[in-house]
Amino acid sequence: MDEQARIMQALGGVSLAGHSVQGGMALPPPHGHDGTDGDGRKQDIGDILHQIMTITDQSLDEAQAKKHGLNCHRMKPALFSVLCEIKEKTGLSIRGAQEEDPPDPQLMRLDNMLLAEGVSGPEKGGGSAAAAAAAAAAGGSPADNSIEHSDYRAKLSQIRQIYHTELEKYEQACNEFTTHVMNLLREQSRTRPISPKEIERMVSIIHRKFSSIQMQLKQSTCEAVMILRSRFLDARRKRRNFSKQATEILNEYFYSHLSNPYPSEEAKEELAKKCSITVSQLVKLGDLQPCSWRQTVSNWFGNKRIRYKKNIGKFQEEANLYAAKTAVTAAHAVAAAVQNSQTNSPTTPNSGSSGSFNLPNSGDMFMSMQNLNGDSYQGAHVGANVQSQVDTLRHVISQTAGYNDALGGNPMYSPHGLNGNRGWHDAATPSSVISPTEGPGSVHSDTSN
DNA sequence: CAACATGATTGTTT
DNA sequence: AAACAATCATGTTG
Repeated sequence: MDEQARIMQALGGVSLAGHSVQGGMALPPPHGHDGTDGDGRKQDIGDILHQIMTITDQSLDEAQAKKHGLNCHRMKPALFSVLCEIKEKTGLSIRGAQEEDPPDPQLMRLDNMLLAEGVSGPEKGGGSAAAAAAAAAAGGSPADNSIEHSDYRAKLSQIRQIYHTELEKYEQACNEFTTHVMNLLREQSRTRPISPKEIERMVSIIHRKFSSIQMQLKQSTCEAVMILRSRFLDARRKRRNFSKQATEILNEYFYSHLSNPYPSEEAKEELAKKCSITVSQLVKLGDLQPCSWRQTVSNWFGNKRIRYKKNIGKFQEEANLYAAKTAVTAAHAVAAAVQNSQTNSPTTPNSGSSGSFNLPNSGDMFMSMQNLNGDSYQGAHVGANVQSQVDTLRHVISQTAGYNDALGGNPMYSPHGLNGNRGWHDAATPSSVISPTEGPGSVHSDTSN
């Protein structure tokens, strides 16, 4: 009885001190401030404080009982309202409401990266990556690069697994802690005013703390992935040669477009498909996007162009080879085209040729034709093909001189059409290829060797 | 293992 | 943005 009154006093004193409500006479000393019983009160407060300090020594039951006693005290509602009042004055519950956390760019970066690397986000391909990797390693049947690939995948999925377990752990801990704190607060709300906002705030603080821990996890996961990447994939430079077939196809295209060996995007894609340059060296691991065949095809053409140009002599043989390869069909095609263009009969484009018009090689048969300049043909396919055939023919010419006149005579195939397109390096379409003066298959050229 | 071939990368130019 | 040129690093060959 007496004791509880003293507790109340003590609490009042504490909160006043704590919130520094100076002059806040909301909770004034209950009665007269004459010094007579001041000493007695101090004594009481001392007792209370002592009790509070020693509360840890009490048994749980004891403390619980005391709490209960406090809760049931008749003065409790009054105390409660006083606390509310104080709280309102100090404006404690107001602030913190409007801190809508802006998405942390750092965190977003990490998230994006993890997602991109396939660490977070949905599991790829339905099955577990590890299983797929294991299968690939065991079977060995898929593309040979899958050896490295699977190794990488296995490691990645390991990281992934660790990441997910840890994440789950954090999540769980966070939830547990949150509910714990909420329970605590709820219970405390019986003794002191706690607005829902405050609870919310507390929860968000907890979440923030945990998410900062999560961020560390993400960070180190990212680092691990980076290291893995650099170890395995820095073998980006680790190249594999294309298959013979693939180089064949590429070479065919190249030499049959020697005057303008710049395949369009569509052509590149087509070539890539034909070469079945599949995942081999294109897919940068971790890239979920399907690879850049175009990139690889472009690389090939870039290299080819530059190397061809650098030493035409060296490639002469190859050029002739591929020229000869397509020579017959090309000749037929051109003949047909010429005939068509002259007779102006669009109806039967391949009537002239003896049926064998299927060119298994010339890849641009159905490819883009937009870079055709003087396209006065009606048969689009033929038109698209002509230029390549002309190129091919030029090789043939160098061997079987005599077509020259027929070609040169036709304005359609005049050089204008050929070097009109910014001649890929002036010296690139060398006279040596065309020049009938040189003997067939002559490797001699103007480039000093 | 040296020499060359070749796909990829990087920095510069157009 | 695409092409070029130089260079790298590996693959292949003898």
